[in-house]
Amino acid sequence: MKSGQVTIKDIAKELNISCSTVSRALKDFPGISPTTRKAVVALADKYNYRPNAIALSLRNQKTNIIGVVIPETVHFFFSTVISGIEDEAMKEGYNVMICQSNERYEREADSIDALMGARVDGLLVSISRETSDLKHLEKVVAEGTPMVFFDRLVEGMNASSVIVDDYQGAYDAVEHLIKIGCKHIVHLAGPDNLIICRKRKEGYLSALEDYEITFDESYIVECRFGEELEAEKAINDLLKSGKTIDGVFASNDMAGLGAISAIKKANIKIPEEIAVVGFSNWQFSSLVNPSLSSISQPGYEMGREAAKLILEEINAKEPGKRQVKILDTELIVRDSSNRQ
Amino acid sequence: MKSGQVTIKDIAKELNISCSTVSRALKDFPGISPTTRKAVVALADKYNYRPNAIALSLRNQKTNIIGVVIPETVHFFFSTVISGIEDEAMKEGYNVMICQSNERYEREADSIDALMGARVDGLLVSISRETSDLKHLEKVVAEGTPMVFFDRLVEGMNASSVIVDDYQGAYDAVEHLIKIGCKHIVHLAGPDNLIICRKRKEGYLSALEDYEITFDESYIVECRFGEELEAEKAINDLLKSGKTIDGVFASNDMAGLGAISAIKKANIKIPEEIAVVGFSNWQFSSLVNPSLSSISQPGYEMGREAAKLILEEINAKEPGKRQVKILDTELIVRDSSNRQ
DNA sequence: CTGAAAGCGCTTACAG
DNA sequence: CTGAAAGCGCTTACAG
Repeated sequence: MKSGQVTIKDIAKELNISCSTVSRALKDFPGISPTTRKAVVALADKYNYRPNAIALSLRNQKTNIIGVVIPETVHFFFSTVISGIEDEAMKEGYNVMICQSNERYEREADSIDALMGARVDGLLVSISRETSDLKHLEKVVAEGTPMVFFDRLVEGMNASSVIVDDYQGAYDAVEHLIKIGCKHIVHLAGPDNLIICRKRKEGYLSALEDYEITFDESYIVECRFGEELEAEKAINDLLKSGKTIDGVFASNDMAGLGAISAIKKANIKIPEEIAVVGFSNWQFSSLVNPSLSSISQPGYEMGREAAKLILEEINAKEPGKRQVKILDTELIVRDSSNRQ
Repeated sequence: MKSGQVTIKDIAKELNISCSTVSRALKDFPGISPTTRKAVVALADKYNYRPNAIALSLRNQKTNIIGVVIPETVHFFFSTVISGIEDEAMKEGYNVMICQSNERYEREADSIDALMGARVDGLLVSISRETSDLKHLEKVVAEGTPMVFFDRLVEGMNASSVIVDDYQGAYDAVEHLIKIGCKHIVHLAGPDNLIICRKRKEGYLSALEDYEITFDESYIVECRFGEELEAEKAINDLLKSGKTIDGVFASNDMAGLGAISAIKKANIKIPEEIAVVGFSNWQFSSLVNPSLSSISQPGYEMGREAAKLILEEINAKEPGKRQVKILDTELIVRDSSNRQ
């Protein structure tokens, strides 16, 4: 016997009454004699009775579980999102089942299958950097399970999402660089299949255009997310190529750190000669040397909002319309771009 | 209809056969006619049939879910542990349900209740810094649900655990400080109800004793985990008190950073005048200024080992004996204690 | 006020 | 080779 937990049947047997009565006594159902109720409650307490959530799920066709598919739990940003999701879910009586895709398409698809098999009431998804085929997600929608994207959404899918204003954040970052005098700004871009990265690139381009800075194709270099060594190499190569660089806008903080590292090794001064701004305001960007300017993203809030949206959809009688919740970013200027 | 997912019944109806037959066809049960099997499999594919894990759980009295209770998901160390748990669990066909206690006793107890109600097959627990009453954990053991502690274990409980050698790690850190010339070493300790903190303190005391350094009670200051401001204040107060300090051993990296901050603000040189060593080797301790020496803890490995242990217990026919798996730490010397 | 029955989705021992 | 029945733990419409 794996589970020593007591059931309604056990209580009924010991009290010589029916399961129906026990069930009703336990939930303050109207017509139950006080004597019976008391006896049942006392025994339930004594044996530490807990309703079997599995049985309830099967009967109610509702698991009270939210499934989460996330690229990696170890990224600071994502861990804050998880924290927000968990807090909100627990508050509303839901449990959270988490699968990390480790940035692999196949594992993402497997995770979604596992979560669907577990009959989660809703799915919160942030796609992997590899994901471009959307079949696995379309199946979810087709089968009628509510799904909400956060941060890394996909386009053309009938689902709500919570994102930050990546375009505006990137624009703010580049405008800031321009205003402190940068004219040759490199953009360390992320993978093009992620919308957040395309938006950030657009923000970069718009800012250049608005300030009439000529655009040089070779100033955009794509690096994978979370691979600061790629960023370091990219900047290193550009520096060696003899190109003039006086600013770097990295589409994530890790890439920004890679850039800083390359620039320091080349004995170039930050921010005097090259200024650097990252994206995401990683927890300790303020502690590195030089501290990294960044576009701050509200991860915890994103998690809570995503959870709220999915709970709304789960509890809606009829499929409401899709919402896109856009959270504001904030430019945090630190030493890496502080020239005054 | 919340879940549009197809059931065995649906397939049976469409094919005009019984549920039993569909069930058997789906799992390559011996005596099933190839024709039937093919028809069933084809339809299952077409409708994207997934076994209902809830129904299976109820029938098998086994959910294939591992419950995890963790102080906070946003700590780098814990997020690596989660990653390890998740990877190992997924590999073995298990899902992971995570609850964070946010370092609160009550929320920890609620989480365990929720997980027990969900009938998880086993529980992986790292207690909150507030936890000293163990009733909620004893219930788990009494009810026969396997439980394994990781990192923050409790004593006197019939459960396996995975920890690092906190005593030895602390000893190594302090010995290192002594060997580079420190004679007045402050210990920023953690809460005493956490065994890891008591062990670290013991390691500190043993090293002092072995090297015949006189011990001064006021050099041990307790700070809560994750509260670097407390650590900063503690060091600040000590410096102001006029006490001689030439070394700091912090029982976690955040406290170490707080110490660095206080020392820098007092214009005292690190590591020349005061050397600092932390504990846990936080992801980017190498990037702060000065980079922080630390005792490295293998979080990902801890997660995998904990998951392996719990799976072992879940699959054991009879209750095996309790194991304690101790992982090695490693001293990483960086600028904050590099006096060469 | 209480109980027997049916059903959520699945599996499997028992018949045929 | 296939089906009817029972059961996992719970709830609730239906009787009494």
